[in-house]
Amino acid sequence: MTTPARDHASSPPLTEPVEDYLKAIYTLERRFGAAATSDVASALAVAPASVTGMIRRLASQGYVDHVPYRGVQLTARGRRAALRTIRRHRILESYLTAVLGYPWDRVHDEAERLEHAASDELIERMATALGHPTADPHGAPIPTADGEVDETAYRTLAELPVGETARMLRVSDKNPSLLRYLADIALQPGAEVTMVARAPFDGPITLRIGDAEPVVGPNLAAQVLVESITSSPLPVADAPSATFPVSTPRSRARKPTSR
Amino acid sequence: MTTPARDHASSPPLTEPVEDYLKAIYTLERRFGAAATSDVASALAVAPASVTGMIRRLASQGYVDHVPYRGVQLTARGRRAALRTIRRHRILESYLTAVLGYPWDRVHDEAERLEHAASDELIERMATALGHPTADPHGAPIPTADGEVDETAYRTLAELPVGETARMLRVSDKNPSLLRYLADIALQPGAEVTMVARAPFDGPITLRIGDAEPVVGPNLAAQVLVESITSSPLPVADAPSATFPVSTPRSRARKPTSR
DNA sequence: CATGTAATTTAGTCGAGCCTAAACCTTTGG
DNA sequence: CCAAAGGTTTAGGCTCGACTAAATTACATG
Ligand SMILES: [Mn+2]
Ligand SMILES: [Mn+2]
Ligand SMILES: [Mn+2]
Ligand SMILES: [Mn+2]
Repeated sequence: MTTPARDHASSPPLTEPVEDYLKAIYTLERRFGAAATSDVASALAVAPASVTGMIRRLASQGYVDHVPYRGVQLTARGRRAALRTIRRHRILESYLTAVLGYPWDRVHDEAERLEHAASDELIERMATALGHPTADPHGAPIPTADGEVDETAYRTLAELPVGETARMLRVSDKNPSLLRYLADIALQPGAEVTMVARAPFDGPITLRIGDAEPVVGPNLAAQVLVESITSSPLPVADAPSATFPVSTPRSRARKPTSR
Repeated sequence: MTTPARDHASSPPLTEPVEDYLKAIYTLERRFGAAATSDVASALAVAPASVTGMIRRLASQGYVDHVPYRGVQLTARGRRAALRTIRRHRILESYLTAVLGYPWDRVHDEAERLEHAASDELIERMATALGHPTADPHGAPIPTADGEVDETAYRTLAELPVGETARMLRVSDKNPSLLRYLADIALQPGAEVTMVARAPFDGPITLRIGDAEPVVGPNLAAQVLVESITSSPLPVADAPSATFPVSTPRSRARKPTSR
């Protein structure tokens, strides 16, 4: 009875670097099936050798599984921690934008630091003040307090067939100047965008957004996620958007811990 | 021209421990004329030897002057850094209380962490949203963005003569249960409080606040700062509230760097 | 004025995170 | 099928900020 009931209390609080590593691994694992050392390194702007060192520590504490030379994957415990930080990040971005008038190209850096300092209470107060939003200002889904997230994979604007109209859903929050440009042409989450024309050989893409017809490059279009408006998302059967080790070979095949 | 204009940019950003040390030193220096190693240690809950180590580093970077065995004092540079952190802390406490509904006994811990993570932009947005408050929820004065702060020394409630009425101004933010109790008896900044009776030999003190007549101990009363309402603060000449090395010997004489 | 006590500093250590350089796997292309 | 290339890990080091244990200093007091 005197033994402090440790239950499944998440042990000592995670440090800022640890939380950032777990977030990065989560994202890379989603994209490639497993996170490569060098990808983590460049995501966090540290040397690859530093990543190896941190991975050893994370593995020893049960946050990741590591197969040397083959990458890391989060354990359930690691995924829980990553989603917690991601929730905080996205609630913070939402709050800063909606309540304090931050422009959407400047919230990311702020949230990147605050996510480690804010208490659960603060995050939940902000979420409540906002009416429990489900997406951040860039359209990224906000995990619930108990670790659920919508992981649907959407199409990019670059893939939208000519003549079709879609709803803009999401864009990466990491590139401020891209975000400013998107705001300029009103290509923001919720906006309706029509594919007017696409020049061949990765040429310029003409869109219609409201009354304007901006012309953008294929790089930009490839970074914007959209959802078809003209037809419902998937008329096909129920494709369960294969989650874990099933690496979707998307231009870059990765190694999903084949023992 | 290619040399980055360093101006008086505050060098590399300060770490969280450094900011907390500077704040603690600022407060102790205000009270005793200089900060003693052991006082800093207990304020920050670290070992005295750790403080000596940090002080060496702070001195080498020009944030403090250290006379071995005699304590530290902030340099102008150190004072500026300390007041910046204090401003952030107090703006944060004000915002959390006023906008997010935090109870005043729980804002301190939150601000203690956020103060190191929030950008200047965030702090100024919060300050603007609040209409640039001059005191935090506990009545502590908020330094301006350029480092000005009201350092007036007020009387404690314990010193209020029987029969006099005063305005409650301030109380330490460090003791949550004290704060909860004060809220219970409505003894909060701005409240009018009358000294009804004081039993001899540090006995219980009877107050009147509104219609209630709470009886409190002398310890509590000594922690509450008040300002006379019946007469103006200081009918005497202009006592410039002696600032720097003039240690006000208040029950504990300290050593103000006598070389 | 000697000496005991309390405060402070020094000495030595540690872990977290980072780095560079060198060794080591895996993959791949000739 | 073998060697170069890339990616990864190991080896060795560094700074920051903490600790304990052992000097050292200041001060009070008899
Ligand atoms: Mn972000
Ligand atoms: Mn971060
Ligand atoms: Mn406080
Ligand atoms: Mn702090």
